[in-house]
Amino acid sequence: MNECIGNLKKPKVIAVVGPTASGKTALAVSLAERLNGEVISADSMQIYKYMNIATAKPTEEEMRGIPHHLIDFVEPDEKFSVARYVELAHALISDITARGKVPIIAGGTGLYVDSLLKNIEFSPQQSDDKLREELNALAKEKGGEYMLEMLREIDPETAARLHPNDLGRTIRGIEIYRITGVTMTQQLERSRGEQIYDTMYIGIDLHDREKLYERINKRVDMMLERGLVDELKELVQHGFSATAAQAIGYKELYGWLNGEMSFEQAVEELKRGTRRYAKRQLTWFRKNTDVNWFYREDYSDTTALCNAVGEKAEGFLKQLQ
RNA sequence: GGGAGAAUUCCCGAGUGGCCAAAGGGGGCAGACUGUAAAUCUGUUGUCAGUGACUUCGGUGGUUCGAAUCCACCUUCUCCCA
Repeated sequence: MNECIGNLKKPKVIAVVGPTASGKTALAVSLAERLNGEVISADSMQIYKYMNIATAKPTEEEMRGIPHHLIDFVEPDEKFSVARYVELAHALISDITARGKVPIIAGGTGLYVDSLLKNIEFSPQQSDDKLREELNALAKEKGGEYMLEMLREIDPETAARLHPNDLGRTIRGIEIYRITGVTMTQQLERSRGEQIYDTMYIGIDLHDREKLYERINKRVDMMLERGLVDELKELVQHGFSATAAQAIGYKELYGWLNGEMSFEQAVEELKRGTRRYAKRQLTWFRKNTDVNWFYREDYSDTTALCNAVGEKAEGFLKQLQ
């Protein structure tokens, strides 16, 4: 009986990742339909209410009756964090699994997906706004090298891998030690949790980057047709946090509303921003060697793609551990 | 029809005889990433070979030890006067 504890079956989880506009939403929904699953979003922007068009949040129609979690539940002026995300998502996974359904993680925020699936344990304390302000002020006065030097004294390992311009991480490195007494290096060590899920990692992408970019451009145009501008104006009235304001789409169009640039220019920057984002997402996901990549070009259409992925996922679910 | 000027590496744009494979920006490509992550940071961007070599600055021909830089002609474009 005791020995069973170590062999407890890990919950099976399916994760769908990929760059924006690659078709994660549709794939996740179709997988959920086929496998009796529920979708847990892993998207740092779709969590916010009212931010629908810009974040390409799935519509009722697109969800096709499949339950979607961790979408549309945070006020735009509320703070949120990876740690919070992970906490909520873990709870959902056990809940969904307990109900005999399959959790399907879908989203483009690599940090969220990995933190969840690798079961990273964040340090108990949050950030300290006052301390951070102080450090920021100091950085402004003394510069990045100085801050890095400061970090080097408490955590040489972390300092060694940081660039002097990487102020954010340098400061966090100092901050985390000041408030917890634990260095970043130690924290990294500690946070590495046990693998608690049996995960099948699915990535979707296009072989041809040009084509991905075409899809992105088209999608941006579509967002504008659907009323992205009005959505932004409403949001401005509501008030939204600095985090929410970073969302691609608002950021750029906001510049136009303020008269800093022409509409055309704003749209161009919006498209470019989305392209660069997609690129960064790919960089993130590619370093994960256990991702099973599926390429759109290898299938005649979305249905064919979904079938292929579905088949593979079914096989995975049948596997004994 | 006459006059003035411009053509630079993917784009914009510096460079006016050697220190120029050519500033800077954009875009692209690549990487990083542990509580703001759709954010933030870094590297790279003529070709080939590991300190070097080779082909570039609209075209052709010249001047010069040496040219993207000077001269001539040609092509294209812009502007001004008719």
